[in-house]
Amino acid sequence: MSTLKRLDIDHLKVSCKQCNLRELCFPHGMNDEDLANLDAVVEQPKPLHKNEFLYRDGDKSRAMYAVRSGCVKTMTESANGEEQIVGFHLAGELLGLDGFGEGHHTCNAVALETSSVCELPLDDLEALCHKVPGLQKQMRRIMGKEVAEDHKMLLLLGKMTSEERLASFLLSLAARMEERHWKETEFNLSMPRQDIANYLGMAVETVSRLFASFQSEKIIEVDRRHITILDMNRLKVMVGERDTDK
Amino acid sequence: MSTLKRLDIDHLKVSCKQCNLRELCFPHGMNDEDLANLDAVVEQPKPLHKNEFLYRDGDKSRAMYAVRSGCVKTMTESANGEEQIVGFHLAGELLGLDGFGEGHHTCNAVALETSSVCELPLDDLEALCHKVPGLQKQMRRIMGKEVAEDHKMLLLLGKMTSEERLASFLLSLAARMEERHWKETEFNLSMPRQDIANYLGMAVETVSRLFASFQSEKIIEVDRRHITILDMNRLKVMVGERDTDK
DNA sequence: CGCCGATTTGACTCAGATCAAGGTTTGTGG
DNA sequence: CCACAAACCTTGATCTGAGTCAAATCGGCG
Repeated sequence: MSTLKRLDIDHLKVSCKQCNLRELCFPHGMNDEDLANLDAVVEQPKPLHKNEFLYRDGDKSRAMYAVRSGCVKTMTESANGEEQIVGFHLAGELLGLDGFGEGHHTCNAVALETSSVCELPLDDLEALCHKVPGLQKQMRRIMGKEVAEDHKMLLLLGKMTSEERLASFLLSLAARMEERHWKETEFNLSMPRQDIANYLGMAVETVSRLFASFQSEKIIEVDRRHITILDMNRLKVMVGERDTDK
Repeated sequence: MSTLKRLDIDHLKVSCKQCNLRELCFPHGMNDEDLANLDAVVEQPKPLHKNEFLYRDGDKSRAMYAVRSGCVKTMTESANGEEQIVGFHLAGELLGLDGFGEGHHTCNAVALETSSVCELPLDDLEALCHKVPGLQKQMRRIMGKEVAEDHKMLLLLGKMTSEERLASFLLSLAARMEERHWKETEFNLSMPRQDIANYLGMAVETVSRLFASFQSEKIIEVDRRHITILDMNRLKVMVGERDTDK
């Protein structure tokens, strides 16, 4: 492989400035100058294949990551070997914040399908925080959002019935599709039923039965991993976001 | 009230430098100069009475808080009015990070008993981050720790049995007592059974029955809110931190 | 003392787990 | 292109941990 060829490959890097996930992702609200600074430190490792690890529990925490395409799940492992999925990260979403505490990751990150990520090395990020005013605030914003989301999940696992949990999951996906300007009522699940069940703290069979039940109630249409939401309002009623009438 | 008198009251403020929670709390690892800088921005509002709110869901997020004495619980509220306690914060522990995301708090913080807190206004904190190198990293460390802890709670709520949850709760308290150089095997619970149950995602009756069962198994001794751990090892076995033998 | 909220205890019930079996889709190698 | 295996998903039957309901007891406190 010639030097020239390699340079070409390097230049395949997509800059944040051009990225259409820009406003959803880390660069949210940055001006052109800040973006240029950010672009200088963002690395783009080669894509992850399905089931490949981005990082493992215990690995030194070297960077924060943004999903560019695909979907990555993060999961913690208990002392007795059980796993709990703590998040599904879609394009434009960040992960790796868990490692900021002790300097090493406290969960595993695995690609659910072929996925590409951007990498923001922590050292560069810190230097950048000194250079770009407001970036520090951005970091706080991002982590605060993560904390607030985790609290929502605690509520889901602690207080909701299985039906409410699945409705809540579908609504969350729909909202995220919407953010990405994709159809909010029609999308594909990147994860198997088993992972949905694990994430929501229930058995696979329960997920399967609930999908069947939602379908027979004409709330959604399910075809393997393809979901069509027919009655968003009913889902919202289930989680208490709407009164029972209209 | 004379000016002199007021000055005296102002001077009742405990400086971080002198605080015996220093190493557990926000100032962990700071040198004297940094501590002086920190002391200049820390405010100490008057103590909270039992059941008084430190902040409410929706309040503008003005500060981060550290518990100086007592115990503060934080809880999220669901759309249909159910509450989930997401944390109990002991002396030296921080709260309020949830508000960093959207600029307003996403949960309620309520004192479980008469408690005093230190307040670190966000604006001052941000300014300080520019002045004190390393403080920024400290912020990241703190938030990362919070994220990692929340993930542990997701695992607890998603995968553990009631018995494992309660054992895990007791071990967490014991470890935190130890950190504070208090007896790790003997302590008072600052929260009623109802709050323990809510936090652990179970019914009060189940908490009560498990305490009774742990007691009859000679694992702990319970007298109202006073807990004595008799067999730490058995608790660790329950959560998988030890093999069943010794 | 008598009331009130917190806690405990017992009896019963049920949401959802587990067990079991069969169906469908995807990937692989020949 | 087909055969076969391995995942993945669904459905039915049964079981059970923990919730719910009801009632008694305890502890503080005015």
